[in-house]
This record gives sequence, C-alpha cells and structure tokens, in this order.
Amino acid sequence: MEDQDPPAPAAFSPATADDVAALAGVSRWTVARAFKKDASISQKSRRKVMAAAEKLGYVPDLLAASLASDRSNLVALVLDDFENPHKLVMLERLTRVLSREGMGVLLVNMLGADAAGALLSASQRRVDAAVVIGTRFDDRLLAAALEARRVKQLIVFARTSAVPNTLSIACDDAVAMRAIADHLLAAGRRRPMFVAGPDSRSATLERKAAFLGHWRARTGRTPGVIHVAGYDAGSALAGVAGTLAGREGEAAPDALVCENDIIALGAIDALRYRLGLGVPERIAVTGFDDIPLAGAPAYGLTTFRQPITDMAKHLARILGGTGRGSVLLPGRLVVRTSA
Amino acid sequence: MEDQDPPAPAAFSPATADDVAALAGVSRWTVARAFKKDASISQKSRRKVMAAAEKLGYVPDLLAASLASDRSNLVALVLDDFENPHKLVMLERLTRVLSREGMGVLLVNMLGADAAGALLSASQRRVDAAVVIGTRFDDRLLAAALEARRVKQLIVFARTSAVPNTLSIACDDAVAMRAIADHLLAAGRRRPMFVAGPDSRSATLERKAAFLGHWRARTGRTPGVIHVAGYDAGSALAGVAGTLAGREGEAAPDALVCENDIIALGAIDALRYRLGLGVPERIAVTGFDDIPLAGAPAYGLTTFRQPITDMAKHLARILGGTGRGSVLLPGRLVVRTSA
DNA sequence: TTAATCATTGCTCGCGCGAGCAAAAACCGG
DNA sequence: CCGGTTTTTGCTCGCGCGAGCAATGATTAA
Repeated sequence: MEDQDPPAPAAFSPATADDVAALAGVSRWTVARAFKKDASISQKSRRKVMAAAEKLGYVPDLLAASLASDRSNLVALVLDDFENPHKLVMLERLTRVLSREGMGVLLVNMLGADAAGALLSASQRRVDAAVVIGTRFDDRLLAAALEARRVKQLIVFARTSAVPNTLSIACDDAVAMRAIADHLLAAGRRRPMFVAGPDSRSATLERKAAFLGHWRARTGRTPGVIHVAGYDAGSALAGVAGTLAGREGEAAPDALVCENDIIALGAIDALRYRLGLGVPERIAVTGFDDIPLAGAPAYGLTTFRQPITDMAKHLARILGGTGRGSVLLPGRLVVRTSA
Repeated sequence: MEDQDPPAPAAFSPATADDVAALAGVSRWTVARAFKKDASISQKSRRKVMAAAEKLGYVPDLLAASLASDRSNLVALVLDDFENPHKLVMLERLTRVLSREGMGVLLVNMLGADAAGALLSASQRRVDAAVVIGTRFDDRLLAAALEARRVKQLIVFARTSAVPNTLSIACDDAVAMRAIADHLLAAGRRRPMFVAGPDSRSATLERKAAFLGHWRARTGRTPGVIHVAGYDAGSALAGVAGTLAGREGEAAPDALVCENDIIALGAIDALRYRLGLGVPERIAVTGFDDIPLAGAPAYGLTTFRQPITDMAKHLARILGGTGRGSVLLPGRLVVRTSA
C-alpha cells in the first residue's frame, strides 16, 4: 500500500463544463447558461448545475471562452512611466473597477516608447481594448502603431488624443489650469513660471498651453517656461535649481506651476535646499495629480486632483458597450500650504 | 464607384496561420515552425513564411496557442497594496523582465484581502503562475485559496512564505535588519523603536522580529514597537506622533526603525512637524525599499534597497523552467542623512 | 544504384467553450 | 384534451493553434 503520497495536486486537471453537465444530468450548454446572467434557464436546472459545479470546483475557462467568442474581457493597460506614484493610483482604480465588471487587466510596459511592440503583444492576446496611460508617448507613434497592429479599440487615458479612431478619457486640463492660475492671481502672485517635463513635442504640453494662454488672457503677460530633463523629482530639482540660480528681484518668479506633483516636489526641494527660497513665502508651487505624498506636511502641495474613479467608471462603461465617446471630466483644486 | 471609404478597419479580421500558409505555399504547421525558435525547418521555408507573414501582418495568436498547449505564458501579479510607490518599481521591473521572456502580465487587484477571488480570476485565465506581492495578505488565507483554486504555481514575491507548495523570492530581511541595527549602533544610537504596520498577525513581522532579535543579541535590551494604523504616510504620522507625544529623556527613543519607506516618511514628518524633534539630530530614522522619493533632500532617508531586478530575473528563470527553488537575495544598505 | 538515415513537412485530433438554431417541454385558454 | 405560445434544453460547427506521429524528400554509405 502506498497511500503515503497525497493525491498529487500537480496532476490535477480542472473540471470542464462537460464534467459538470454529466454530474448534474444536463447538457454542456445548460451549464454554460447557468453561469451566464440573464440566460434563459430554469431555477431548478441552475441550482442543479451550481451544486455540481461547486462539488467539482468548476469555473468557466475564460481563455476558451475568448477563443470561441470574440470577446476576451481583457484590456491592456499600457504604461510608459513608472516613476510617478500617481500611476499606481490609476492602476488601483482601473483594476478595481474593471475587475468588478468581469474584465481582466493585462499590464504592458511600454519600454523606450515602443508603442508598436506594446500594442503588438497586447493584440496577440486578443485584448478587447488597449488603454494607453502615459506622458511620453507621441501621438504619431501611437497612430502608426495602431495602424500596423490592430487592437480593436484604443483608448487614451488621462490625456486627450488627436489620434483618429481613438477615444480619450481625461480630466479637463484647461479648466484645471485656469483654476490654478486664478488661485495664484487671487493670492497676489504676478510672475509665475511653468515647469514642464522634457517632452516638448508630445501632447503633454496641453497643460502648459492652457496655463500660459489663460495667464496671458488675464494679465497680458506670458510666463516663462522651464523644461526639466525627466519626469522625476531628481531631474526637476536639478532643472529648477539650475535655471533659477542667481535670479533676483523681478527676474525671479514668485510662483512655479508644475506639470505634475513629482516635478513639483523636486521644485520645492530645489527652492528650499538649493536656493534657500521659502515655499510659499517667496515662491508658491503648484502640482498636478494629488499623489499621496503631496499632503505630507513636508510639502503641503497645492495641486489638482483628477477624478480617477469617474474616469475608470467611464472606461468600464465604454468597454461594456454602454458609454460612447470621449469625455473630459472635471477635477478639483486641492489647496494646501505651498500656494 | 464608391472608393470613398477606406477599407473599414473595424471589419478587419486578423490573418491566421492558414492564410500565411496558403500565401507561402506551405502547410499551417510549417508556419508555426517558422515562428518557433529551435524548430526543425529549413532556412528557405522560414524565409518564405516570414515574408508572407509580414505581408499579411500575421502574428501568432497567443490565446489559441494557450488553449491548445497548456502553457499560457501569462503570469498573474497579485497586489494588495497600491499605496507604496515601491510597488510601482516592482511592477516596472517585473513587466520589463517578463515581457522580454515573452510572458504577459495579468495585474490582479487583491481587494480587501480576497485572496481566493484574486487567485480564482487568475486561474480562469489559465495563468502559468500567480505571483503574490503583498504586505497584508495572510499566509493561511493564501494556503486556503491555493487549495481551493489551483493555480499551477504560486510564488510569493518580496516576502518569505510558509505556505506549502509555494516558492518565495525575497530579499534577506534578517541580514538587512542586522545591517540597519549595526549601522545605528555604530552611530551611537541606543534606544531605538520599531515602527510596524498594522498587520501584526501577518508575516510582515519578519523584519520586526529580525531587528528586535538582533538588537537584543547585541545589547541585551529589546526595543519597543509602535504599530501604526496603515501602510501609508498619514497613518504613520498619526501613529508615531500619538505614541511619542510627551515622552522625554530616557523614555523617548533616539531612533525609529521603520518597516518601510512610506512609514518612515510619515515618521519623519511626525517628528519634525508634530513633535518638533530634529531628524537625525534627536532621532534617527530608517526605512526599507528605497523608494524614489527617499533620496529627496527633504527626507534623505537612510534605507535598504532590495535587489528587485535580480529577483525579477530569478522569477523569469523559474517560470522559464530553469531555476528551481526559493531564494533569498542580498540587498544593500543605502545611507543618507536621516540616520 | 539501393537501402538506410536524417532533415523537413504534413496531418489527425483535440483544447473548452459560444453562436445560433432546432427540438423538446411546459404552459394556457377554450 | 388540443393547437398555439412561450420557455427551456440540446446540438452542430468552428475559434486558431499544438502535440505527436506519419509521410515525404534529401543525403549518404555500401
């Protein structure tokens, strides 16, 4: 007797719908219907099926289902920036909302802006849609990639998009930047500068354009711009410190409007620890995104919060069939101590 | 003539191996071989096939391949904590390394510690393995979930695991905490406290145990412990401020050893902005993970960096078939100004 | 030149399920 | 109890590909 080994779990082969059907005494398709909402099936058979399924530990195989139908209930989330903690917040919301709708999330790292490769690997898994969440990627790059490898649907998240055949779900940057500009004006700031990331050619200059445009409209003057070398705090620190070193009086800004929170934190550090300028006494600083650390007392960053949950819900609606076009959702200015 | 509309891209149906085979004048299986490394195929046919594939924009359908074989080349990454930016670093490394090996990443949000649900949705997509990256999840929970829904392989990442049939890839916490303790001792600190997260029952107490044990071994005294309410900076701030308020002299610690960087940042803020205690003059603070912001001048956090890339590579090796057991990789103490 | 050997190619069968329709069963008023 | 409905159930076919073997052609030793 060799009853020593436990029933080798490695050799276990999961139950199929046929197994359940046999046990429940119905056909395979009745089993399928039992697992489908709004299916035409009697309470009695559904109960029978569910009992049998429970006993066998059966769950429908989504892979086979994807192959048979042409929906995979899988969406690719394509990311090109893992330095901004705000991306993590987005991932959390998106995975939460999408999984509640029964959709899976394929996370794709868009290394070195290889949009084509990213969308390719997504399409190989038959994703229902690819959602691009990024700052660096270029619209033209995306358009080309979209043309070459057809993902059924391309959705640009947290940014507007000029790519045709593309939906965009974003927060209204123009409104946001106006709110920031008005807040600074109301606080008596008169010589702001905009601190942007390196990708001057990409669509992230939307915030920049909105801010500069609104400020000019209200004051007649166009603020200067600092481009830092990367979307990380270190680059922002170096860039801001380098640009502002030695500026005094009217040549020095009295506010820095930053493209996002990470850059803003770097800017604050540059002002305080490199230039010895008080924030907000001498220079006000604003960010964008409201990352978790923005609220830390060390920074107290005044920033703008995007309605991520609403955006995620809208995405789910689009993927679910309800919900139609691109949207621009309103966000909210979060005033803290930095401005 | 209605050549006005471009060939509707929506109706486009991707080429299959059969299409390529027809165009190249070979059989479907020769096409498959052309796309497989180390397959038995002549140079000539491979070139023919590749040319035809290029022309049709064919790429193998991984979904169908997964169904036919029993490898999906899909790995579930199960996360239960999206507040720690370090998780984003891990995601970046893991997606990068795994995608280079041809594996896809399914991101699963383990909401409310629902390990069973998370593993279930992973298994429904036939993942080759589920990689759990978390702080909150409980080993028993995991064991139960593993039992119920068999994922072929369960791998615990960045933590050791006592669950049977499980592999673990982690940094050696014991060595790490010893390094931190020794560093503090060398700097003359004598009354440290450990700042831990809320999950006293979970396996994250490994770091705590390692630190307390080593400190006791070297000094004969057991440091106190502060449990904060959550793994976020706000909770850490509140918890540390609340616990230390009013302590003076010998009753006050001269060092706070924190379970991770997020808690450490909250602790620093508590000391500086609530208690008015200088860091590191009055109290030294250490963290764990070396998140990007740890190096910001506002904090200058002394911390411990895990070898994420090596850990990811080891994971890829395990999934690829080479690479066998659990590992404990060495990390590195990063000394900055906070301790 | 012939049989043996090897590289290369083709094929049968099935992975687990869904769409869409046909068959069966249940229901209903007269 | 019957024809007409409506609900419920079953079935054929195929999604795109892989495992593993059989067949084909190429190559070599005898």
